[in-house]
Amino acid sequence: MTETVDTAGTAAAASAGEPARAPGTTEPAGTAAPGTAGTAAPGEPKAAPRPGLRERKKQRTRDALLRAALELFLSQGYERTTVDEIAEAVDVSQRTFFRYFAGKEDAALFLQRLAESHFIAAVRERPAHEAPLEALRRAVLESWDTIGEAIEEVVPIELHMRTYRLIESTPALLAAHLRRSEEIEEEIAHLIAEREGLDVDRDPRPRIAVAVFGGVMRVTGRQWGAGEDTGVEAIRELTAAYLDQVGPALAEKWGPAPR
Amino acid sequence: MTETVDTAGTAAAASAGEPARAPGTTEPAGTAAPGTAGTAAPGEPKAAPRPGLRERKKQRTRDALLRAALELFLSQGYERTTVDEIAEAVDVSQRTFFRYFAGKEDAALFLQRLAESHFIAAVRERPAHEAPLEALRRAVLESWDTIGEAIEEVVPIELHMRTYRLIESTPALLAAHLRRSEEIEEEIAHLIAEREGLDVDRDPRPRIAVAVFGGVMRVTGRQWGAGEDTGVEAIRELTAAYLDQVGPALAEKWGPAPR
DNA sequence: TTGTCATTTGTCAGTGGCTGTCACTAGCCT
DNA sequence: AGGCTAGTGACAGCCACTGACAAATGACAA
Repeated sequence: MTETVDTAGTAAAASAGEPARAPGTTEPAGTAAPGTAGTAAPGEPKAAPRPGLRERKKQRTRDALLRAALELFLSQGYERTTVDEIAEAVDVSQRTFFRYFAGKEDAALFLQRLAESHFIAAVRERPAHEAPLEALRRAVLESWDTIGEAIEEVVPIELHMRTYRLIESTPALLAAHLRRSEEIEEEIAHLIAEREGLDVDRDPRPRIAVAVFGGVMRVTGRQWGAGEDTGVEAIRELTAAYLDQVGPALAEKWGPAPR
Repeated sequence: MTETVDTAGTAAAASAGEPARAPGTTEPAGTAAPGTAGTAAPGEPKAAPRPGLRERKKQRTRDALLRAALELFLSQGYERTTVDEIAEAVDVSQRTFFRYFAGKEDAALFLQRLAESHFIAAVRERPAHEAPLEALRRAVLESWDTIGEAIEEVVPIELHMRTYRLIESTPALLAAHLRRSEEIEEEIAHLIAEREGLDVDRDPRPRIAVAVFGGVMRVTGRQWGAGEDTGVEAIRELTAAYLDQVGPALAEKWGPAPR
């Protein structure tokens, strides 16, 4: 009902993608769209000269759509929210919504994808001498901060955390989220294999290591969402604690409860 | 086009569920529907006196729908197959299809669920003295056989294997399958916690152990689907080999490739 | 300023998954 | 036989999503 397109401020960090895409799709993220040469001269290493009116307007629309969608999802539930409602809240046509997002799902998972891209970037920056799991561990722990900041630039953090819980509790969203997780695991597995100089299709260890890590991260996330403390500090501690439990969980004999 | 309801023979092992359900849903599988007391006298421990004409007819319809659905999915792809086509192939109304399956997805994942229920049963039967991961390991390896047999009773095994590949390569199905996997992991985690006399919400080890296991199983399954040899023997070997790689994958220093 | 061009948007029409309703038929029970 | 109930078909309708085309609008040059 409220919030028309005029919801200025807070420039989303999203890339200027085609209908479907959002923050960092499967693509390496370093690939700037080569076709849409706005004001920027090609080949120039400069960052962002200035978006131009058209671009800014698009950004605002996308931003408004995202925010309206999330707020509606959170207030009345994902399934009970229709695309028409979202479009109407921003005062654009339903068709326009689909030009910015591949579907309802895509909008709901937007922030997740933002977070994921940060994690992947963090993994990329880990020094090669670290053991695989060590690198992954440090990458998550470290990225919790940057993720928080990046999200703040688009929507209030609190909105994101509530969205996370919504995803976990909405079957359709959870399914989509898990599929996405698998895609990321595949990507990370390739990164690890590369670090170690291995062929990912010949040596199962990269995929297995990543699968183990991913599994633990999912358990961690769920536990975090279920708990009270939704702060960045809490998730970091949980992450570390759970990763430390992998060894014990694989042990022959389980001792008494950890704490 | 072919195959009307008269596709007799091969009685499916499915339970007589409501619109949505299929083989073994979340329920413990030992719970026989208490409401639908057909010919069987209540309280009698006997297995199946005999279905009755009505029941048999239903079974045949469900079976025919399942088979038609899978065959259409495999021949023209999941997305390109409409529910109307499936219904028409069996010569029932579209509405009837939805009375047997919660949706297209449900039909496509039917066999998976059959397999899952066998695995869960196998875990339940593991002696309590085995270490958690040991029990899980033995449960899968052992259940590969019973799963194969159970599926043969409904459709030719080969159909199932092709369906598995289809699931892996169809985004919508993969997503649903992964979500289902998570549900199962939760269930297994509870079983493990029970075996060890632990509170699943107080001690993270059960969930972590199961998540690790599940992750490896998923990688295994994917590898199996990608390969040539789709026999039961192949999957068993792969499973064992991959589970053996968990230790090495978690090690500080990765040695040279395993083989 | 004005004309041209490319992009963005709205409108319309249509497909397909899925659900509620209701009357009808066919097994089942006494 | 006759009543009861479960299974089915025929509609009608909601909603996510897509293709096509025309109108609106920013970008840019004359």
